[in-house]
Amino acid sequence: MVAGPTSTGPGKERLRLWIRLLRASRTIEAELRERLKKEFDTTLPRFDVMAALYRSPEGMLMSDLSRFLLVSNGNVTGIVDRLVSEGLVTRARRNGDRRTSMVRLTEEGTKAFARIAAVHEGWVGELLGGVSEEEAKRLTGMLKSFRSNWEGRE
Amino acid sequence: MVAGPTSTGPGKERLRLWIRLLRASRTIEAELRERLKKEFDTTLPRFDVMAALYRSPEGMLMSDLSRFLLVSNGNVTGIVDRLVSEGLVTRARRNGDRRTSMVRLTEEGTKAFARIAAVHEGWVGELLGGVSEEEAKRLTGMLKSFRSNWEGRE
DNA sequence: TTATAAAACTTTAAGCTTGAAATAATTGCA
DNA sequence: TGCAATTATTTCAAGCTTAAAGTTTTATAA
Repeated sequence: MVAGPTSTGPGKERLRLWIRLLRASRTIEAELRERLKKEFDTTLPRFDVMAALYRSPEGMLMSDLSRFLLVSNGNVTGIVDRLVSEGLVTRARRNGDRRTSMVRLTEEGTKAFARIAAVHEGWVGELLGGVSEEEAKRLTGMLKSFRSNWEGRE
Repeated sequence: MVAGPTSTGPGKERLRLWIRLLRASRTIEAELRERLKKEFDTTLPRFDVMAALYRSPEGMLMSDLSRFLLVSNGNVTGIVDRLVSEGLVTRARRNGDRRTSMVRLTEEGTKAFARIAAVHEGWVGELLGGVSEEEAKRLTGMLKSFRSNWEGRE
């Protein structure tokens, strides 16, 4: 997936774009993962879950997290398990629907996330430093709509 | 990593861009992974390795693959192991330097990859259909240089 | 009411991924 | 030469990831 196009033709430019996109996100992701590990002894998936919860103080269902983070249900189960065992989030059974549980950041989790997020934002600014603020806006706009063509077709 | 910015300020636009970038690549990657599995009973990592080897008929060292694909050495070992057991690649010990081995696609592997790559290119064209050829060129250009700021600094 | 289906979640097996430690071969240099 | 450092690769433990199967609870509807 990170290799170059194997042919020429109409789809070539989009294939090139996809390869660039993937290399860029893998490179940045690898750097962020390494720094999160070294500086805060945590992982990207844990950070992702905490970031989602930070935006929802009222809590999120497991299925909300799964949908929002674009990962499978079983995946979320494992990550939340570990966050619970670290005292950073809680899983509270609900009275209304006993199949579901509400996941929330603990006070400790909230503090920990806020501390990490501030540094994290600085890292992203650094790693994307080659892109001007203006370009960043344009790129963001282009990426916003790319899915419309195919998602939800089935 | 796929959640929104938690603050406002100078780095905000780049953080937004990073989140879009990541969501875009994760969405496309998930779709491609699913199709590769369903249509060809293979995986994205196997496809990546085969794509790299397809471009190098003379073969690649394990460390070449690792560097090129942006993944760890140990990772490549496992993927190549599986490809070898499926008869799609070979690992040949070298006379010159007996620490290394040259990895090559077998004839079967070459045929299999060519078949998959053609369909894959069509998928990417479809999934990125919302981006015009012109935009694709511009985006590719912007992504090409983003690393220059920080890589190789240590 | 009571089967049946649907929904929310967990478990499982297989594979991917990393960083660190272990192995083996080569290189450099005293 | 001989031995320390380097290089290429594999092994390992832990965690991430998915798809599929399983469990429990809720909703539907005959």
